Amino acid sequence: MARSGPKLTRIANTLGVSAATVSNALSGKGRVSAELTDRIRSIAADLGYVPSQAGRALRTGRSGVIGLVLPDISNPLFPQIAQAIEFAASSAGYGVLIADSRGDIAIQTRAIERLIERGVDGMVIVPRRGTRIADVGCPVAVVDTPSTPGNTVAADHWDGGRQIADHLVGLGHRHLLIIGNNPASNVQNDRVGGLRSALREDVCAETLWIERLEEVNGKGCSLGLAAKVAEGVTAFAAISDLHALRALTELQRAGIHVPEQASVTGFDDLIWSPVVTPALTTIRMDMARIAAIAVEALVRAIGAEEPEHPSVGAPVCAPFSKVPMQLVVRQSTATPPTTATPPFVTQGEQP
Amino acid sequence: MARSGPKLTRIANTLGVSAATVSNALSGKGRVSAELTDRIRSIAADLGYVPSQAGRALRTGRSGVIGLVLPDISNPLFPQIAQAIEFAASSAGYGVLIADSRGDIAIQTRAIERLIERGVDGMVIVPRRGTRIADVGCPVAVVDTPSTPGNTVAADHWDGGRQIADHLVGLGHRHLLIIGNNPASNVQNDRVGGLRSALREDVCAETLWIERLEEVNGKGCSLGLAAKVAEGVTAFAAISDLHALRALTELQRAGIHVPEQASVTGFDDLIWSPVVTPALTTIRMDMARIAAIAVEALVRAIGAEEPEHPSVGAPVCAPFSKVPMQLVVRQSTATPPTTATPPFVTQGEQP
DNA sequence: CTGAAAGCGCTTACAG
DNA sequence: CTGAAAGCGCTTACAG
Repeated sequence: MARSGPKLTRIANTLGVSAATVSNALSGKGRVSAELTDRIRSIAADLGYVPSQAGRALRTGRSGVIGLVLPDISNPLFPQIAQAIEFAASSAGYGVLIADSRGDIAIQTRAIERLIERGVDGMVIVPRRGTRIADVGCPVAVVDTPSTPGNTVAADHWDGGRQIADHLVGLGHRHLLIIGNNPASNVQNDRVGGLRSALREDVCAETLWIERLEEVNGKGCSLGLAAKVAEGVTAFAAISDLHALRALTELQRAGIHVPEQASVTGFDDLIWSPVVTPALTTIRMDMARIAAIAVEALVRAIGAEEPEHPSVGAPVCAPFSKVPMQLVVRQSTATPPTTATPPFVTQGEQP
Repeated sequence: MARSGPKLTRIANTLGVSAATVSNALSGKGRVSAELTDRIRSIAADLGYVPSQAGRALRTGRSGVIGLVLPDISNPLFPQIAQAIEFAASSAGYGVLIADSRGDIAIQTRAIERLIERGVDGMVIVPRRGTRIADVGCPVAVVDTPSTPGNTVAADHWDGGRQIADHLVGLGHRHLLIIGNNPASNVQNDRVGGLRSALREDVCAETLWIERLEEVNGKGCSLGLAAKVAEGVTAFAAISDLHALRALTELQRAGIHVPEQASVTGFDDLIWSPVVTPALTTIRMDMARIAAIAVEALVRAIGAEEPEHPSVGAPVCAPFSKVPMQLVVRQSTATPPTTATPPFVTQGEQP
């Protein structure tokens, strides 16, 4: 609880006015004379008055807090999301309570319950792969893919894939390897779909799903990328910067020069992308805008609700919307080598 | 606000008992007969009763929420910290409200104020470099370095540095380059200090501070690591996995084999460390333990407080404590090359 | 323009 | 063991 500083009543007594007047003056509803409003405000400031959220919440039925439910806080994209949501929410006067699903669907459900118990006015949910968010009992905005129906705000992952494909094909690449992790993810599927959709007839593209490969060869296994280069692949389009990084280092370790012998692209512009050598060409989502849309929709839905008669069963909130993605070209992509079979050297296997 | 579900009174009426009895039964303070307690609990469960935090908070003066103030949510270490604090807090029955300082000290102050306004019972602060947390007005636990005085819980960064040094020297390295970012950071200084302290007389170690170099050569400039290898450096000890990654890729790009020609180590075991090739040898903090200690101290301090007479000016809370770090040996470190000047090839500059 | 009153949902002494 | 009462700090109709 905020330290019991001065209460509203204390200000009222100090000035010899009523609590109602102080409340009205402070909230600026305009039913108090300008002069008195000024005096009340200045006294409140002097006294360091901080209104009690508990009192206000109990009275208004609004906590001023929204929940943020994430599939897995340890996801490298989480910082961007959390920062953007926190900024959007606090700009709108809301606090943000976090909840971690730890990748587990039962925990996700429990996390949502806990948030409800804490009295959130609404929540932003980034659902775990394959989860459909059922009726939660408060307004909900989902951040996922545009292909997920309902209340969803999302980056246009499909178009991001298209942009990557255009960039690579434009540079002259005709043989790509698309690297994904898990085809059960809507986001990944959209990215891959967009990529493939933009490929011309004369472009050959295979898709490698890392989790499938790891099921066979064990976690952290080689992706066999050097062999792909030998087969003629000149560009590796990863569905996330994490996999792009894995590809880049595996290629470098095998003595293949990026981008001279093979180009590498990622997704999301994660923190290390500008830092590695060569820096990664990638696609950036406009998280600030996604967060702004999600929070705005939430705030509107909260405002529209009758606190006394909540619209149970109608948690619909955010309008369906797609936010464009932006290509960031860095050093990891270049024109493909001119020789069909470049004379690269494959150096010793990893110890 | 949680959807206006059934209130306490509703349960009381349903059973024809008083609200006080329901409250006592539910809170298990034991002043109600076992049989009645059972009946009350089962009705509450049937009705889906969720106690109102607002009502409870107003009455008890406790919100059941703690704040988490971070220097910069986009820091790659943030996910680990946030996840650990969230877990520790929710295990203790607390919610976690996040606040982002965005690296700015004024915003940090404002973020703390907002948390107070939201009525947090206490907060965990990971301070911005060089910040001393003044009297906040509620119990505070600081997560920083043991070398920071007051309320601090921290990993033993110094000892982590020592472990890295021991590992590298044990492998036979005698010429190291320590890579830090900013010497104004307590954490970084401790890590570097620990590293140096464990070096034997016959080991030569220079320290490179990236921010200083970038002030001269521009952000994202080369670290000149290939030249260092030519000078005889056989191991690069970075103060964070982010810098280790930068070093690794710069070396690879220059055609230097890691770990055959040069070893690379990091700190923090960030998400990509096991994923890159070669996987990074690093040091892992026990964030779960740090979070548990911080939250436990906070909860104790909150409990010890008289809500009516808060101990203004005495936010002291967490006991000074150091949590050990753990060395994770992976493929990026090996014995140094036997030839004094290895015959490596420096390949073309970055485009 | 200002104030008196009621009440949000809970918990905690205090009686019985 | 159980209940009646008061009150946490605020805001919102409603009077004046």
